[in-house]
Amino acid sequence: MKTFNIGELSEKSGVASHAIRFYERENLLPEPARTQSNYRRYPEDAIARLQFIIHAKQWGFTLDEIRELLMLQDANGDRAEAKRIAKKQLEKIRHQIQSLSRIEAVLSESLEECSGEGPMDGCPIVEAIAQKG
Amino acid sequence: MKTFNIGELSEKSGVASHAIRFYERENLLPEPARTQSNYRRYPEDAIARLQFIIHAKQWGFTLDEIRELLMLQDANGDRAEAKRIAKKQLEKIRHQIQSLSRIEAVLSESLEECSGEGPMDGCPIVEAIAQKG
DNA sequence: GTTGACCTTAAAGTTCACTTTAAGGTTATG
DNA sequence: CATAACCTTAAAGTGAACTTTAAGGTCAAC
Repeated sequence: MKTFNIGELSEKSGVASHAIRFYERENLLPEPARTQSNYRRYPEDAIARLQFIIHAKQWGFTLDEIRELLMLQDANGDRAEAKRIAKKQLEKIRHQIQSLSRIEAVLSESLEECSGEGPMDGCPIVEAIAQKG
Repeated sequence: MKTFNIGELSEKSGVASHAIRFYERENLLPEPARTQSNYRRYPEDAIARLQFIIHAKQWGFTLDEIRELLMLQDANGDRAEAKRIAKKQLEKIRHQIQSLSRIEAVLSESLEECSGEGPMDGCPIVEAIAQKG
């Protein structure tokens, strides 16, 4: 099967070579095989693993959490554990949506109120920030 | 009028003394008066200024943006500028809400699908992360 | 056979928003 | 008058997630 140098893997996955080495140090990626000249050689499924990391990051998982999920996969561990981690993440996301929505409401209201003209004194935006924490 | 030491201001505002000095260095707070022994003495409205900073932070403004807003206030600057900054922030918040909502939908769906039993192989959560970026 | 694009490591730098540490000087209380 | 609780500064440390730098070794092309 096909194998890649770190540069090729970087290109195919969209993750910088240095970041790939960093993930290896952080135990998100297994140590790959080496050539005689000590170059890293990656199997094809390294791409999928990096893409999993990218997606999980986009979903707001930290590298610690991603490592946990990957370790579960690698150990073919317990789904209950994965579910627990994902549940925690879902709650975090729902909480974030709630606070952002509250802020969105107040901020958009004060933006509508603000004519955008005149001096700062009495500006509804500034007053909204000052008063509504 | 009443004035405070940095410790009293810290207590009244809920901002650590060290953070107050940090904000001063970062030009979010004006240099306060000093006593003979070089202690900082703050006027009462320093509390309101710190609370403005706290709230703006909760709203997702960075310290750079907060400094900009405060400078506008201090200069009694143009509302149009403040509106521009707030508008940018509102867009940022709306964008965040949108991506989080998309994630919330997919994650909660995969959580419902996942029985929470059995090995990781084929777990809907892991598959959702792997596939849906 | 040499240039240039790759690869290696370890260590230091980046950003944000602070916090902690070190090494003192000052003020209030008993 | 000592001791504890304040205050001062400058500088270094924190954590997350990398990026950059330094100082090389290797490989493909011309």
